[in-house]
Amino acid sequence: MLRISKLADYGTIVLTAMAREPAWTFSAAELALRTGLPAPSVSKILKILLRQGIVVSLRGANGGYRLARSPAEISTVQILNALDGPLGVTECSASPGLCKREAHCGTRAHWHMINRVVLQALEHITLQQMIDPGRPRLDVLRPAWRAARSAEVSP
Amino acid sequence: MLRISKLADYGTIVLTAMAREPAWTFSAAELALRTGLPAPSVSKILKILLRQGIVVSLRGANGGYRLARSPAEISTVQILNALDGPLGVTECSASPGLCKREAHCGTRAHWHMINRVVLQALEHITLQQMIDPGRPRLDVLRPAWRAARSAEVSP
DNA sequence: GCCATATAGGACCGAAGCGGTCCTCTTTAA
DNA sequence: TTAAAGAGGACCGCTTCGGTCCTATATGGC
Ligand code: FES
Ligand code: FES
Repeated sequence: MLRISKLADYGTIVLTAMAREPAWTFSAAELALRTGLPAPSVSKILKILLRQGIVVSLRGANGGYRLARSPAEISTVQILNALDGPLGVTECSASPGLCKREAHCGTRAHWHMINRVVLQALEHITLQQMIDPGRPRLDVLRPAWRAARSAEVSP
Repeated sequence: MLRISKLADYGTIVLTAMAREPAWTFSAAELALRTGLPAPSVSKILKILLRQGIVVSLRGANGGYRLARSPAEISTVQILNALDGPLGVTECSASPGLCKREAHCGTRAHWHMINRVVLQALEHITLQQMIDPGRPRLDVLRPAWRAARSAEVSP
């Protein structure tokens, strides 16, 4: 229903917790404690994020996980892509070329436009903004809006 | 994965077909033919849309379905709400008050902001725009952007 | 060298959601 | 009276997803 998965939701919670101390190495158990999320799920999430290059790991005793980049360089779209797979508002916009109705389908172009707006918005919301104290302001999406517009004219 | 359901996708296709001749009464079978969608699914979709007041029906022979309002007064958010239930990017934004982490959850406010942008965008894309010939322009979302901004300052 | 700790990877299962089909009842025009 | 068409819901098979657990591997501390 136009909703992200629970895993992705949990993922952002875990990552924001890590982003508050980017230099620190957290064990999966400690992150589960801090976030209040079930430990097995946190562990599973971290393993996925590791394979996607969003966190790095240190194995063995005193090991754990650390952000692979600075919080300003990790956007929500990266997190969602990692945990939910490639995202698209419609099936047709996620996997273009598969649908045989594409040629004479009037809705496709519009869904694609909506999809672009959503993607740009998610692209411009970073972990840094997530941990920013104070109420979130819509103005952070202004660059996203401009990016979506400029992406429209070129192709 | 931040995707609408197949039913909702089909629904917009059926409704755009109807929107091209708003005064006409289509039988479910004819709409299935025109759209190339499986007839039972089209029938199911129309029944749901009927209960949600998006289409009206005429029973009996020569009966069928008609749009309940003009295409300009039917937005995609209404269609998605009808076919996919109440929509929210995250579970917490769809059903506020259920999550016990709300008080100290830094991500909630940001998801809610993203959710508002998406909702406003869907609110301003109507069936009229869907059937508009020519490439869709992002400018139709400009009122949506303004609406999202003004909704931000008031509460 | 041994052990405790912690990640790596994947197998596994139960629940829920969803897409799709079909059946029966009611209504209405011809 | 009959055929056409919607109304409503039951039903089922498939997929997906959330969640748990097990084994193997690596590493720091003793
Ligand atoms: S249904 Fe596939 S492109 Fe429109
Ligand atoms: S997890 Fe429910 S409000 Fe953040």
